[in-house]
Amino acid sequence: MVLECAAQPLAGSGTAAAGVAPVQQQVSPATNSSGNTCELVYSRPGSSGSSGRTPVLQAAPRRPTAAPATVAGQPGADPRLVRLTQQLVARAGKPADMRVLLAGQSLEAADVRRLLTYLDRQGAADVALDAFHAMKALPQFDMDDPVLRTKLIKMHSRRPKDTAAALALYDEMVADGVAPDAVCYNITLGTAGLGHHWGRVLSILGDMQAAGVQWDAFTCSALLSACQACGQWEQALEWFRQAQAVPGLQLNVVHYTTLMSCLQKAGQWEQSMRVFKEMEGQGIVPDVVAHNAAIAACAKGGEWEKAWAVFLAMKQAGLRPSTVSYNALISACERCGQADRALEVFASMQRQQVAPNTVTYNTAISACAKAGLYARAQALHAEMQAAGVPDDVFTLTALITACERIGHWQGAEQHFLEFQQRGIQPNTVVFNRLISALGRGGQWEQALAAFHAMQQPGAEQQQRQPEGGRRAAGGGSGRASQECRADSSNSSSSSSSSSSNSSSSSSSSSSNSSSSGSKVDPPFPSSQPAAAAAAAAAAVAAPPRREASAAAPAPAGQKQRARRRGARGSSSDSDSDGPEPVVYPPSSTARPDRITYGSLIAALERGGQWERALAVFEDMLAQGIQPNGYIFTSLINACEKGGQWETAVKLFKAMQQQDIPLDSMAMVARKALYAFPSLIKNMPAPLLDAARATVDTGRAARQWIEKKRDDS
DNA sequence: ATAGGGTTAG
Repeated sequence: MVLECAAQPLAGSGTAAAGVAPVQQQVSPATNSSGNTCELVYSRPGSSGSSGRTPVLQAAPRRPTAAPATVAGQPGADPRLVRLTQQLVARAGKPADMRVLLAGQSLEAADVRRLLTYLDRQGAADVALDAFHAMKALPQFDMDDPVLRTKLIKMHSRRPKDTAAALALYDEMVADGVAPDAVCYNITLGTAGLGHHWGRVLSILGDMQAAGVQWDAFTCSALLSACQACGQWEQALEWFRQAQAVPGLQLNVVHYTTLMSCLQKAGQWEQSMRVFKEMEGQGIVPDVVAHNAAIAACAKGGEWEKAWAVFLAMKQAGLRPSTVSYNALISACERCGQADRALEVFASMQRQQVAPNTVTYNTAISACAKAGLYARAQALHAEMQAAGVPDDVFTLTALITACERIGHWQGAEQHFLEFQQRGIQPNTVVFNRLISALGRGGQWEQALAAFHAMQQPGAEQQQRQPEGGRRAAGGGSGRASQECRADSSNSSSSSSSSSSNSSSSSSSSSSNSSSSGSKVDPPFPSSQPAAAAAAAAAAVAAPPRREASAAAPAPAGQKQRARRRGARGSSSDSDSDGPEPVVYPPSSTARPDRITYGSLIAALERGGQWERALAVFEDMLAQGIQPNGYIFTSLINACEKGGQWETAVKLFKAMQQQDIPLDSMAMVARKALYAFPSLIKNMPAPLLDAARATVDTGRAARQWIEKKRDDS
């Protein structure tokens, strides 16, 4: 309601998508510099932010499909270069063949430039690179044109993983004595930033200054973008002030917006808002994108009312909020736990005929999830699919979170499997949410199974052996995944790999544990390493429940999983031994992090599995992952439940040797004060004071709440 | 051959 009261002409009808600039820097190489798309080469179905979808509104296709833009179809294309382009592409990955082909050619620098452009349109940056080197080795080509060099660098600057090649081209250029001009420096600076090569940003800027090339507006823009990518907000402020002092350099709305975004991403949302106001003070009129940055800053600061105010101000200024504007505002509401507001904004967006995209739905679903509105979250997901807006891992994360919030672990599992069947690979965050949801549902066995599935190499990765070898050498991770295979053979999974692995698992576990002990400082003072290793091996071992299902024969694969899920969902009467545990398919992409271990340990703590919790803890240390206060708290609680106060004391001592922030320590100490008064003598005085303070604070809070209750 | 905005976490 409120959102629309600012008089707003019903904006040019069906062009809902027009204002929706898909941001996605470096996204798909599909979009080239001239805005043409080489969809045939690179189209990525999943790349979201797709502005083109106007699901709710019109069904009409946007444009009457023009013939796919091939190079040959371009007006004015040089047929000779077109042919050469195709011949080079046909020799992709064969630089020697390229050289043979090119040996019979002779091209002016301008023609080489054009050739590179054609290759770029084909999405063949790698071919261009090989062709470039082939030509450089041939005497008839003059490759010292800085524009040509720059173009080649630019071709490798779109995806972060290509940026190393781009920077190598810059180095090669310098080594060849070809002097970069301002444009080349600007592009290379931007490339280094995109690839998070902060050191290179600084060195290239040094080159530029040494060459006496002045900053221009693009230099400043590239530097600010680099700061954003590398999290260097203080340097961004510094350079911004420096640029303000450069004569003839007028900072514009793009500069201000980039700086705002940099600050906001670094957690400096108040500074970001200050920059927004400074921009207005300088007489620079903020556009939609600048407003979006301001809304995002408020969102990060947890100030949804401020975000709302900026949104309204934008409308008052006669600007039409874009999809991103709405997304930012919905996010602000989501972060503040204002699910109703978030849904209100979402509804308003649809009334205003602004097309929601993947991010919109994800954020709205997440808002519902946090509020425990699982049915609403599901409805939004269904609507999303009906509208043809692709869902992704963020959607899955939100749905699992929604299940977790209401204690519906079965739902979490179902969403996980359903997404995976549709080819959406779970990432670490998804696994973390799943493990947490299972743990909160009391399903520690399944949480452990999910953890193991996470570490198993997925289908594509199993072919690439070297990586697995590297990982196994690292320590406990290899052990855990081998254990997993061993126990999944019980429950029926893979047929061939189990026999060989089950025998090796015990020996590998002990060797891994001992190697890990020397590698990482053991914060948990395992005075008897052998005993600790044995405990670890025992505790990570197969959940007992799985053995019940050994009877099931088992081809691994999609059909089987679907069948299992069906059988499970249909009723609880499945066969003889009660519900069959779901087998999580191995994952390729996800690696456990601190949150994974924390969630798993919490799950085991809830299940009263203090030994397993300790074993997982050991595994975590072996991975080189530092524990935090949350994890120590879970472990100490687990020991409390198990009556293991001596272990708790050890953990507490270990915790003191770690770099745990003092407030976390105080939290644990506070718990310890209640649970293990005998710990008091082990606590250093300041910590004890802190613990008592938190106890007092809690007491004060309770008194305050009770007083309020009495008042009302 | 050159720049900006929005989403997930115990």
